[in-house]
Amino acid sequence: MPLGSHAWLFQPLEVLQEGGTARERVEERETPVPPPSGDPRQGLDVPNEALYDPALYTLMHQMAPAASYGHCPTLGDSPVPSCSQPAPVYDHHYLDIMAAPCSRLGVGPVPAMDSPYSYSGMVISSTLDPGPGTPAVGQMDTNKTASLPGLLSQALGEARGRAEGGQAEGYGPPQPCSAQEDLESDSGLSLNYSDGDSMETTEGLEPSRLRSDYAEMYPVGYGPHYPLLPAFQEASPFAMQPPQPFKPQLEKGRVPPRAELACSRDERRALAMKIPFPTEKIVNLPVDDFNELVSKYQLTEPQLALIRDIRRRGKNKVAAQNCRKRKLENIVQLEQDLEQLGRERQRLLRDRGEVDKTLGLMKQKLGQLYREVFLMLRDEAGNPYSPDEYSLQLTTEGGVFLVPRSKKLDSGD
DNA sequence: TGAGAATGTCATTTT
DNA sequence: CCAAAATGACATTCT
Repeated sequence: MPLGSHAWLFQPLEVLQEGGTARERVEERETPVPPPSGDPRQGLDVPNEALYDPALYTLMHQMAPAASYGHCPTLGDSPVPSCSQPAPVYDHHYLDIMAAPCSRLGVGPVPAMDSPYSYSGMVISSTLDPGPGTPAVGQMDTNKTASLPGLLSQALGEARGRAEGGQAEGYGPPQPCSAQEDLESDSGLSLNYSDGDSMETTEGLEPSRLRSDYAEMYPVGYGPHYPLLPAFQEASPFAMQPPQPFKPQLEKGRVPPRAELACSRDERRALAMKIPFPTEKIVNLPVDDFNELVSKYQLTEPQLALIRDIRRRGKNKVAAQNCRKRKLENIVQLEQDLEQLGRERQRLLRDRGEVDKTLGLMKQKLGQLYREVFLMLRDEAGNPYSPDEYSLQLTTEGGVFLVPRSKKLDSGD
């Protein structure tokens, strides 16, 4: 991508000079310095991605079996490990759930997608984002409208706790910066949240294509992390499918990368934007099916933009993977070709040596014959010809002529 | 902690 | 000419 497509690259030169490494530049980017350039992608990120809840995704995938393409550990080609539901369950529940508000969408924009039919009936809003003093799990247990940020952050906290060796005990009001770090350290495997399009806050939002639209959808501040709450299961319409705790299968002694604990950024974006179908479908459906699916719902322009971007990124992600695979295969093939050509070269060098050797012998014989023939020639007086004055030359027809040194036979004769 | 690998993403080119 | 795929380049994260 061209330099400058990421807003932070336009920051003052001294900043870039000070921040020599990419990581340092990232830190610089997190400074309040507003990006002076417009990067539409920056609007794509969900500011409350920190609230992503692996458990929620596990649940969703139980209801939404993925097709062949899976870029997420929970979205494999085979049935999700924790999936206890047959495929139809998804379409039945999920689509029914999500289709219901669509009939109401004509009334107004996005809000129609909201509770009670939207994801978990939860509200993505900073206004509902429980602050540090917000009732904890047990209290939220009775609150059927627990906020998504809170719920997501709770499970995220648990997932992180698992990732860090079960240190998630003793949940306290999380440090804001730690939440941020959590975001920023997300894996590049779709968890990557710290690239140039991060938008932790609504500040610095770009006016271009989608950014402002997305920003409208995310007036969210990061809420604290909460312990995984049982209340989530009750508060969620998905509670009919008790979510299996997200337990990625890991090798012994291996610290799981966060990429294996969660799903892609686009999935979180879709979740936050209340996209009524899974990203897996957005990406993998054929064009016609995709258009049909999209046309079934009355989606807002920001939602459509996000869906298009998710599809484009998903397609490109697969394309990049295939491209790299092909590149590696080409490299292997070229290395094999190189070895083969090397062997061929050695063989040709040996052949050439033999040919040169044979040629030398033939030249020796020819010279010997030349001398023998020349010495046998006599002029009219019976005297031998002087080699300094005459030479033998061959015609293309095979004839042999004695030619004075001062002359030469025409090549054609 | 730094280097290199792996991966995601965007812009651009190719098909 | 348009859409999709392929690819180069860059940023970030992981090992």
